[in-house]
Amino acid sequence: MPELPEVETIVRGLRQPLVGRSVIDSFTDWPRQIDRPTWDKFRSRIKGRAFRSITRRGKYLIFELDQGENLIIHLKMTGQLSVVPRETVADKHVHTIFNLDNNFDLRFRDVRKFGRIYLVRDPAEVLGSLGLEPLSTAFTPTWLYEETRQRKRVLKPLLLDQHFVAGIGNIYADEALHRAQINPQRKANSLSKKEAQSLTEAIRYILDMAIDQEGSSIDAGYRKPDGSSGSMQAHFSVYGRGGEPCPRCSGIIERIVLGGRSTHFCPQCQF
DNA sequence: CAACCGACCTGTTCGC
DNA sequence: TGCGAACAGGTCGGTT
Repeated sequence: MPELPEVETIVRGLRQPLVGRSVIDSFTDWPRQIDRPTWDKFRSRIKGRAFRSITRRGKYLIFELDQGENLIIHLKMTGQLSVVPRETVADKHVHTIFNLDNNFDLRFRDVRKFGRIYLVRDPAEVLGSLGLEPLSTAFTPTWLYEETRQRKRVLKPLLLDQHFVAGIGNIYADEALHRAQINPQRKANSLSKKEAQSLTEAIRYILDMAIDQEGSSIDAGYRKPDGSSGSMQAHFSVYGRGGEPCPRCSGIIERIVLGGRSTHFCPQCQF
């Protein structure tokens, strides 16, 4: 569920309650949620560590701790993080809890249990193979144009490939392609320079706007750390709108499957 | 190199 | 009302 804008919003929301605090102890009822090291080592290594800074890379949250440790979390489809008073009742989907030194808890709730937690000294061990940050200055029309020359892959699955660009997910890929008026089924190497330009601009625009709106909350999915919803879902042009008229040209939005993911686009104005 | 599919999990919605 | 199928913001690994 959470893509780059959701993760960015969560990072921003966790800084105030976490930075400067330290971990007294931690507990889990689903040790598989901890990818590395093993749960026993994880628990003893994180005990006493203080939060120095919180940042994001792609869809990963990076908690820099003292003494050279880094807590890294990926929320996958249904992961949620919150900081609440220790006495707050936890529902059955809260699987890992960090007790803080101020009688609050950092809690990781995850209905589908796909999310993962890492504790590493070198973040590159987890993040090393991620592609460009789409909001960085390195993500330019020229870069996109050059990088797509030899790639015969279908465009949308390429945008979802985190080793290519890190942070775009299923919603914002569809929204950005619609904004750029590019058909998601196109081959990457068929992009013209002009299209590479409109696509980089559209990706930036959509991600920036989604961050402004504090992410997209659909159903019981993504929530900000304080439990409230984002509002980007009110601005979707195509995602989840199969059968409805396109807001740009009134064509009927189509829903197809690409690379195993549901894909929404307007066949009348995306070429 | 690329496309496809099952795994990993649980909950909700849809169609009959 | 009931019940199975389909579907869900993500990623990895194995197989064609």
